[in-house]
Amino acid sequence: MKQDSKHPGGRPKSFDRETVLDAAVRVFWEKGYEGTSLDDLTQAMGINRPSLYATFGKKHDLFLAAIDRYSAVQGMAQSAPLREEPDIKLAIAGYYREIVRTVSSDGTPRGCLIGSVATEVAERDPIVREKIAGNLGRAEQVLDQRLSESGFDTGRPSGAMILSAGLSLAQRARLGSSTEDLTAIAQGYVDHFFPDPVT
Amino acid sequence: MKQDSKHPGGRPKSFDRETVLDAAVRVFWEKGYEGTSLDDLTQAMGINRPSLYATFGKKHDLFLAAIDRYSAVQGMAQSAPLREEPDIKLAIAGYYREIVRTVSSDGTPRGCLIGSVATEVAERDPIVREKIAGNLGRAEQVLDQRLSESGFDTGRPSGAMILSAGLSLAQRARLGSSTEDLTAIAQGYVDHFFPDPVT
DNA sequence: CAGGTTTTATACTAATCAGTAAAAAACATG
DNA sequence: CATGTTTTTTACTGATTAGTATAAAACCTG
Repeated sequence: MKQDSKHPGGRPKSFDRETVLDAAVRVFWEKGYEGTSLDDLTQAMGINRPSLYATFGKKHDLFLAAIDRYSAVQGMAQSAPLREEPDIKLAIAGYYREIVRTVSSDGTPRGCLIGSVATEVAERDPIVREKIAGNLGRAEQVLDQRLSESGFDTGRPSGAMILSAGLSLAQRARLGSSTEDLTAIAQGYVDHFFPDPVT
Repeated sequence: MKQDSKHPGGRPKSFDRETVLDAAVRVFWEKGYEGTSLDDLTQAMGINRPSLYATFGKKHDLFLAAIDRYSAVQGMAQSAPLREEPDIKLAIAGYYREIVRTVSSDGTPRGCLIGSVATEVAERDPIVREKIAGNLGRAEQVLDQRLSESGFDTGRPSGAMILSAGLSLAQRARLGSSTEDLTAIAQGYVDHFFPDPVT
């Protein structure tokens, strides 16, 4: 169907790598790692088994690629307010707004692939553990830097607290909280971390 | 081996229900639900398969029983400081101390069976979802009541925030944070939620 | 110690699992 | 249109899965 301009000969691939990887993200996100079978994956991705192995390697490799893909897409969306909104309180509010949208959107599983699925697996999978520990560490750094640029060097609130509150939103989403509830809880966090001065 | 005083006849059970249930808790805690096989369970529990089915039902029933057992044991330990310590700041500090002990203790898996394993499963298992949503809701109520008794009716901090911070400690533990790191982070939460008045 | 009852141990089932072998199909190049 | 190269399709593998049938073993009561 589509293809890079140069083709070395041979039958062209019938699928786009990122498209089918997004489908795999979706399946792992919903069913977890052990809960996802290769039949689940091939059916959702619309490709057959040898194509999957040729493109992504074995199931564990595909899971790592799915984590990377998810991190790239969601990380970009969630950090946008931190880069674009000058007011720190509004920036964090936008950050939480993006999180709430991601973790409670119709059409995608509830919760967070990193915070729920990958973290659960991390106990028995050192590769996954180190990968997402790095991912979350970098997310924390982004928050810390934004906070320090806004004059919150004292570390109150810290990036770790902002991040943990965001992960708790994902956790609540997976347990069934509605978008409205999550939005209200997020607003509570924002007001708590950045209280308006008494008038 | 042990038995209730009245025995209706028949071969006595060779194991204690709570003892083998604790072993099942341990396995699910480490390996997750789908990641745990019945061979894993029977080996860890020291009983064979028909005994397991006769006592606990199928795998899903056993998982529910494991959640109840874990909630009872850990809930009692973690709420003890809330019941016994008069000073609210020290009470929350003790609450976090118990959490850190549970989620980063040697000899048990890292993290939280509820916050990590059961929450991950909740997306595709409504029974588990409602069960642990209720458990965490009750934990939040306990915190809210203790806070209101200590004069924090304004809802700052709220029980939800205290609980979410505690769950984040479990999450960090599963990602590899040491007991010392977790203790320091917990202290940061306590200082943040209950700042000392400026001298 | 015989009869009744419950739990144990062993072995089995059909289904599903992750991963691969082999051949057919679809392309670029000559 | 023949050749070489890559992907797709189909089918298969041995291992593992959750759950159960059957029979032996261990107990209490009479």
